Amino acid sequence: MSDYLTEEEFLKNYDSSIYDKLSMTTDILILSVSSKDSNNYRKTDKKMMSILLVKRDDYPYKDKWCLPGGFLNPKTETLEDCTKRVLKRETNLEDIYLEQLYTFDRIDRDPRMRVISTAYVALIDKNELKQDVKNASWFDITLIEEKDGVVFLVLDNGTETISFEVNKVLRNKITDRYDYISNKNNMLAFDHDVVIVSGIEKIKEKVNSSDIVFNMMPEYFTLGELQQVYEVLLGKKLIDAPFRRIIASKVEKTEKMKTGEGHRPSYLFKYKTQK
Amino acid sequence: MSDYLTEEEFLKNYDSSIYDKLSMTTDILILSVSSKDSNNYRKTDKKMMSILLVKRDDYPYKDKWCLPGGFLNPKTETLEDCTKRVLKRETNLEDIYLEQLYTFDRIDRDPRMRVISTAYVALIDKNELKQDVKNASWFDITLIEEKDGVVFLVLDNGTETISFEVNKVLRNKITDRYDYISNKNNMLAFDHDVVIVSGIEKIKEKVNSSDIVFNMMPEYFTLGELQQVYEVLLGKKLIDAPFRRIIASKVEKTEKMKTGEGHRPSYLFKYKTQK
DNA sequence: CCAATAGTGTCTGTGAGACAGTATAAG
DNA sequence: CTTATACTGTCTCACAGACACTATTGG
Repeated sequence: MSDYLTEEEFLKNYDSSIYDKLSMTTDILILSVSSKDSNNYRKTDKKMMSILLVKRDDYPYKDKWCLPGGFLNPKTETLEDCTKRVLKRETNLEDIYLEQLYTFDRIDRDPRMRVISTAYVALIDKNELKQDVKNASWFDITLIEEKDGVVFLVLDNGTETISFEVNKVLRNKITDRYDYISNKNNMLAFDHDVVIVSGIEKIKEKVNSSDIVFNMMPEYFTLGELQQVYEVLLGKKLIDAPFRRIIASKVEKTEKMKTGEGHRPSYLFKYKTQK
Repeated sequence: MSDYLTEEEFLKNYDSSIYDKLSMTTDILILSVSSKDSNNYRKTDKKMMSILLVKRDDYPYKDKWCLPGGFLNPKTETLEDCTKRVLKRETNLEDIYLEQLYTFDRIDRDPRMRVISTAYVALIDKNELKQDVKNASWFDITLIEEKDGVVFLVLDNGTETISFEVNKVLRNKITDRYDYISNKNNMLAFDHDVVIVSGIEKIKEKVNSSDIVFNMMPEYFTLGELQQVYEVLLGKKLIDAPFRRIIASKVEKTEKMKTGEGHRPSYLFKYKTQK
């Protein structure tokens, strides 16, 4: 039948209602690095990875914490437009590092109806955030990967502690990607436990092969601070000399110094944009 | 208002029609390695990466080539279910390597209506495919990345040649991910030019850090054949000795030999599953 | 002076890159 | 015997890992 139509005619007569439809949302992992005050005036602050969560004020999952997110307007928005809109609403930030993480589509992930959600990761320097967002809070992340494929995660915002477990199962005989499956979680809304774990793992994977770390740094930083952020993301201690050799090509020394720390002052560096 | 409802009551009364909805599809990059006959009886066949495309038999983009794909049934399917259904329909294959690539969501990517598509990559050993699929054809891939961020791609199935250009633009000051933007393409349907380029680049990135290559190998293979597949995917010649040292831990020598090639026969190897 | 971090010099071991050399089949 | 690939031995060089040593501040 359509053989006798031109493409223009076909589109004019097309009835888009013949296919079942669904709603989409985006969820954002807004990640940053926080500093935990040391009591000793000499010692540097302990750094941790942290994530911004909001408390749901309506059903479903009323009063549970969840990732910032929102419904896509299919008529006007791309998923990234939607993500930026949410990000602006929650943090008032624009022009920041944003990367599509994964599209989560478990059939029963939203009890209201079928909703598929594309998750994005945003990396920010938390200190640029002046504004305090109501119903939102930064949680420090402690991630413990156990041997038998269980990831145990603890989120702490100072007054509340959220903990949950996610199973990592190989999706293929030929070792590569994992599926993340919710194990124990009654503190986070939706499937956001799984979203958070896979997002954190993805960022960790990319630390060594890219410069994404600098998205979480202020304009000027000491190499010690930079090393600490790498250490937090990689989850291990680095040795000074080789670390400095490796990042030497990525940073630019300035004349500025950081003083008043109870020990030898250090030079401030900038990220070197050019390759 | 909802403060006075329980979660159960809330869900019962929930009207899902208040949000605008849309359709989703999945598209699959089915990638494999093909052999080009050498005329010399001694020489080994030249290997190339190849991709399975189907010819559209209806509007829009009637008679253009495109990736195999289909509409998601939101009531019953996950995106991966949908992908497997299409894969089974096109190739009759099950239980193969499948990885979610990216969700493509340009507003005008489908002229009929708003459709968001999640692309998957499937890696297969083409020789396991007995069945010839009507309207489908394998295209050998030639990818030329030019310096100024333009990727030029040529697909050839022996009788037809498809070529197009895609621009790669940095999405961030801090060098990391790229956005792929269609440049010159009037031979492929939808935004599948961009989907193909980003899929191929993703697979190339993973060659060195994972074992995905073995998904494209038969059960028994020579190290020469394996090396050729690595060379094709990486786009460069590898030196024998170090290559063999590196993959030694991933393969298992068998007693079988491959003979009749006009030169010294070689041992056949298997993928070693255990870590 | 002490404690803590800043920053540098250098040794060592690993492993990729390079290349040469030997082995062995078909024609 | 020739040709082309199979397979191994070994040298080199770059570089991460490790550690020691010096520098410099606030208290």
